[in-house]
Amino acid sequence: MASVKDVARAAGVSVATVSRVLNDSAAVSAPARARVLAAVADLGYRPNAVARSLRTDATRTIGLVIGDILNPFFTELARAVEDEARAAGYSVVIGNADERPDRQDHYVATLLEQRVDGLLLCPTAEITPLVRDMVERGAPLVFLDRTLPGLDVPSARVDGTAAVHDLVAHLHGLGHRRLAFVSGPATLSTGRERTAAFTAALAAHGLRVRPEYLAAGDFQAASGRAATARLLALPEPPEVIVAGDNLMALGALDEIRARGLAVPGDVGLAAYDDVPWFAHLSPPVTAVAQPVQDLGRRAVRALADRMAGRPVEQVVLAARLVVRRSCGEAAPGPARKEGSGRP
Amino acid sequence: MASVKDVARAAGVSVATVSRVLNDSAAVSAPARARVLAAVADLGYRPNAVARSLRTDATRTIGLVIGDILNPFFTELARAVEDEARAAGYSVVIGNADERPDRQDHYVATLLEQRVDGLLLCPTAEITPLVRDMVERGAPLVFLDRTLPGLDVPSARVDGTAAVHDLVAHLHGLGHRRLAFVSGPATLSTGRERTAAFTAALAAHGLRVRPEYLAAGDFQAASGRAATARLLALPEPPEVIVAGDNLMALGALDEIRARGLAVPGDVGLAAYDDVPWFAHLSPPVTAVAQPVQDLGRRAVRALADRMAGRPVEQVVLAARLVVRRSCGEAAPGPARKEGSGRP
DNA sequence: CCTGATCGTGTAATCGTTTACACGGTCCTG
DNA sequence: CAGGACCGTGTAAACGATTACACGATCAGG
Repeated sequence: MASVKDVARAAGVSVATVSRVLNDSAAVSAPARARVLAAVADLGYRPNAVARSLRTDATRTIGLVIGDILNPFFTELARAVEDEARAAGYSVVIGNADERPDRQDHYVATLLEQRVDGLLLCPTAEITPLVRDMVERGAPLVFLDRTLPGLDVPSARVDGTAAVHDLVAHLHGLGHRRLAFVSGPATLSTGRERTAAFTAALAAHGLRVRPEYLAAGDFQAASGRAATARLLALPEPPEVIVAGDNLMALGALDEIRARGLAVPGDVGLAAYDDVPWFAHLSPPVTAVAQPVQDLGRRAVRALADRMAGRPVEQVVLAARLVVRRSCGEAAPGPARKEGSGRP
Repeated sequence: MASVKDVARAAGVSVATVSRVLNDSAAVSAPARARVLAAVADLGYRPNAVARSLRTDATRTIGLVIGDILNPFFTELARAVEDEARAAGYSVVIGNADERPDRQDHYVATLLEQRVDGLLLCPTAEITPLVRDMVERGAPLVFLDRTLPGLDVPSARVDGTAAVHDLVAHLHGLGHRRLAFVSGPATLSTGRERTAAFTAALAAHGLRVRPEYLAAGDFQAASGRAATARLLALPEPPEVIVAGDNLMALGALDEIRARGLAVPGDVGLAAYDDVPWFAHLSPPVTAVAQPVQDLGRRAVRALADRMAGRPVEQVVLAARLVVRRSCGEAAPGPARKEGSGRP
C-alpha cells in the first residue's frame, strides 16, 4: 500500500509537503499542491490512520461498551451514539458485553489498548478492578444508562421516577389495586432505581407493597416468564404485571398466553422501556418510554467535553408514560394516548 | 501512559527483553521475567496496539459494514460475527450504512484507513467506485448477505428459494390462490432474489403472476405499509400478502390493522426473514427463517481463509419455512409448526 | 585448554505519519 | 540598496512497539 513517501516521490516533493497538502496545515504553492493531489489519486493513496495515531496520540475514535446487542434498547442507543459521534468526526467501536462482567472487561481492555480517545460504558453489574483502575487513572470515561455507586464518574442516564408514578396513577385510575413488578437485577443501578420508583409510586397512592408481588428477574426474557408464572400461581394473583424492561415483558406475555389468559381481560401488562413493536402487539403494550436517542447524543457530548477537559455536568433525562391498551381501556377523558411507538 | 521503555527502566532490562516477556517470543531468564512482570503490574502498563500495528502491519481487527443497525436481522448478524471473530482473536469494528451508499463508502474508507485486516461488507445498492477500486486492489473482502453482480468476490449468503417454494405450497394448501409479494429494492441482490423465488414458486404451482400483486418496497417499514395500502385497495385484493423482509411485514400489519381487517380472517400475512417477536404477535406470523447465526460465523471463517491466503469457497445457506398462524389454520396433518422464534 | 554451540541480553533499525527547525528566495520598507 | 518579514520547501526527529543482529558468558566435547 502506497505511503506518503511514494506520493512524495511521484509528485517530486518531500514528505512534509505531502502531509501539508493532505492536512492543509500550511501554505503550499499551487503547482506543488496539484502534483501531490494528482499523485494521491494516481496511487490510490490512503493515509495510514495507525501511523497518524501513533504520531498524534489521538485516534479520533471512541469506544462504546453496551450491555446486550440483542436488546433493542442498546441497539437504538448505539445508533444514536454513532450518529452524534460521526457528526463530531469520531468513529465508534462497539463492544457487546452480553451482560457479563468478564466480557465487559475484555472490551474495556481491548479498547484501552487500541487507545480510544474516550469510552462510553454501560457497566455490567459490579465494579471490576479494571474499571476502578481506569477511574483512578483518570481515563476519559462516561457511564451510560447505568451508573456505579461510589465512583466519581460523569454519567448520562434516564430518571423514570415520574413516569413510573404516572404509570401507577394510570393503573390506579383504571381501578387496579393489586400491582406486581418484575424487577431487574439489584446489581444494576437501573434494576434498583426502577424497583424503588415502583414501590415509591405505590406508596404515593396509598397502596401496600406486597412482597410476593415483587418478583426478581435479570432483564432477560426467560426470567420475565418465570417470574410471571410465579405471580400468576399466587392464591391472589396481581391484576397487572409491570415488567422492568422490554425483554422481560415479552417473557411475561408468553407465560400469560401459554396459560390461555387474555390481556388485559384476565391480567394487565405494562413495561418499563418501550420498543417499536410494542405498538404492534395485540393489545398494544403500555410502556414507559425512555428518550434513547437523546440519551445517546447527550452522552457523546458529555464525553466530548470530558475529552476536551471541559467541565462535565451529569445528564439526567426524564422518561414518559405511553398509554396503550394492555392494562384496560381508559375511561374517556384527557388521558394521553399514542398509537405508534415511533414519533 | 507507561510504555515499554518505562517498563524496561523499572525492571532494569532493555526494551527487547520486555517485549520478549510480553509476547513470549524468546527465552528470558526467570528473574528477568519476574522483574518485568512486576514492573508491568506496578505501572499498569498496557501495550499500545497502535504502535504494535504499525510495526507488525496487522491490526487483528476486521471491519463489518451492515445495512441498518435498527434491523434485527443485522443486529443478530453482527452478534454472530462478533462471537466468531472474538474466538479467532479478532476485534470487530461495525459501521452502519443505514442503507445509504454514501454512508457505506464513508465506513469502508474509514475502515481501510484504520487498516483493518479484513472487511465484511453487506453492500448497499450499486457498485461504488470505492468498492470497485478495493476489489481491483485485491483487498481482503467478503460480501455478506448481499452480493454485487460482476465482481469476483467471495460471499456468504442465504438462498431462500426452497423455503419460499415451501411457503407458497403452504399457502396453496390452505386454499389461497391470490398471493401478493411486497418486494425489496431491485438494486439489492436480496431484493431481486426473493422476488424471483416468489414468482418461480407461483409458476411451479400453476399460479399466474399478476403484475398488480407485485408491489415494490425498499425493505423499510413505511414502504411495506404503503404497498399494502395499494394492494388492499385493488378491486380484487390478494388473499395473502408476503412481505420481503421483517420491517415491511410490520408496516403491512399496521396498514391491515388500520383498516380494521383481521389476520388471517380477512387477509393473510407472511414474511421473508424471521425475527424473535414474530412469534409473539397475534396471530404469530408465518415466516421464512434465515440461519443468521450460521451465516455470520461462516462469513468470518471465509474471511479468515481469505486473509490467510487460503482458497475461499462461496457460502450459500438454506432458509427454512416456519409455519405459524398468520395465513390461516393448517388442516391437521404433518405440517411443521413452531411456537417460538428462538430455538 | 581450545572450539563451537547455546543462551540471555542489549543496540539500533524500522513501520508511516506529523512537525519543529532550518534554509534559501522574494518582496517590501526605510 | 541593506535589512527584515515572509513564504515555500526540505531534513530529520519523534511516537511505541517488534525484531534482526551482535555480543559476552557458559558449557560440553575433543
